[in-house]
Amino acid sequence: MTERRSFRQQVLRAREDAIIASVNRFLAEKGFEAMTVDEVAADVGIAKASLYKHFPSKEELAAAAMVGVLDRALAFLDQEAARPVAPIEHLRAVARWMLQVQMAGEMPSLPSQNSTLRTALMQHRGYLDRVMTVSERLGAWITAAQAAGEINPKLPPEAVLYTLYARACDPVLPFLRAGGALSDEQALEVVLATCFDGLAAR
Amino acid sequence: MTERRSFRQQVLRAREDAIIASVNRFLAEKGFEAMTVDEVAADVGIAKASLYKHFPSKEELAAAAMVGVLDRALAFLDQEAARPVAPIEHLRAVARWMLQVQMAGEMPSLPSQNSTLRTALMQHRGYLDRVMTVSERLGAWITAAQAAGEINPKLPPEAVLYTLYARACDPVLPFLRAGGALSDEQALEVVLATCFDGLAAR
DNA sequence: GTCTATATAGCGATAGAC
DNA sequence: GTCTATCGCTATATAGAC
Repeated sequence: MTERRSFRQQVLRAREDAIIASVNRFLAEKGFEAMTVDEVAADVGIAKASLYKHFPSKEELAAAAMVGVLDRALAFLDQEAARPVAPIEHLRAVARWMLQVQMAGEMPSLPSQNSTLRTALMQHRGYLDRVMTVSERLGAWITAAQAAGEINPKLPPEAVLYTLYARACDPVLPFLRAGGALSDEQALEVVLATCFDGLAAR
Repeated sequence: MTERRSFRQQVLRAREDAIIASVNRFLAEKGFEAMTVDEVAADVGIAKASLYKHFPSKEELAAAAMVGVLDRALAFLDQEAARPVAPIEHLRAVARWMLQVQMAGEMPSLPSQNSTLRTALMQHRGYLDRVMTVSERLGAWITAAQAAGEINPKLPPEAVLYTLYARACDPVLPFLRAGGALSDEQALEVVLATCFDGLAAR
């Protein structure tokens, strides 16, 4: 009996993972407002009503996707923390990872403006906890890098943090790729260079 | 008779300017999808049907607002070109101007992702012409600055151009202002510094 | 839990009187 | 050109059978 229950739960869990993966891609490619619950259901291959049995609202769908990428980010931070390199190299690696996720079409882009989604996320404990954790761990590297003279110490640490977050959804990367003059790796390196070294010559 | 016609046309022109100004603010604060034609009409103080006598669609409303800011940009470029400074200083001034427009709540932010608006704009001659003109004039300063060793010559000029455009709608600025730790001028200077000088120490 | 069918609401756009 | 009133469509969310 317990075996069957466990099996069924695994099936449900797999289904939910498929839903989240689909939501993640739609959020990445068209954003929250343009994404419709109908197309998510169609993409997963289930009825819309079934989808609502798993997640009570469209906002919860998006929140689940955000929690997913934040967990992936936390896993990357763990792995990265084990590398014995300077703090700024950790930050560069994080930025590169975020850009790679974006290029893979798996970086959900939230509306930075006010919307029903933002208010929902601000009351979502699982989301907020993960954002806080990621921010604290990045913040530690930022202040360490500033103390070591690797990051401009005149910049407020939050400014550095916000800038890194913003680059994860930077529209410059897709534009450069659409231009076609640069390979994916070259486009990534260009965005990374402008982020850390700026536009001006050194 | 001609006087009365001229007068009435002036009234209509003023009304359309008021509409565009309202659209501009809504596009800046909530974006195209979240903006509704109803609230624009209510904000201007006319009926929705009247609004549709001036502009045939929601996309045309947004296009008119974009043409408006591009004309303001072109006027600024004219004024800036008269200053006898190095090319990079022109670019810095342009970036500062864009951030000021954004802080004033008058920088409409288009969805960088696919949408009905982007396809409409891509067929809008007045919009395309102005974008091309602005891009060419910025492009001249960019290549000049690279030739003078002021802008990193390794960066593709389009990458510099896209980066400047992207900073006009950078979410980092509103986030820094919302934090409250920095004054508006300080937040602007921080964003400007990260754009041109990067996060890394020099 | 999954489905079909439907309720409900908001929004872009239009009809028609004045 | 301006208004009121309404159409037509789409999208979120739900009811109820199985």
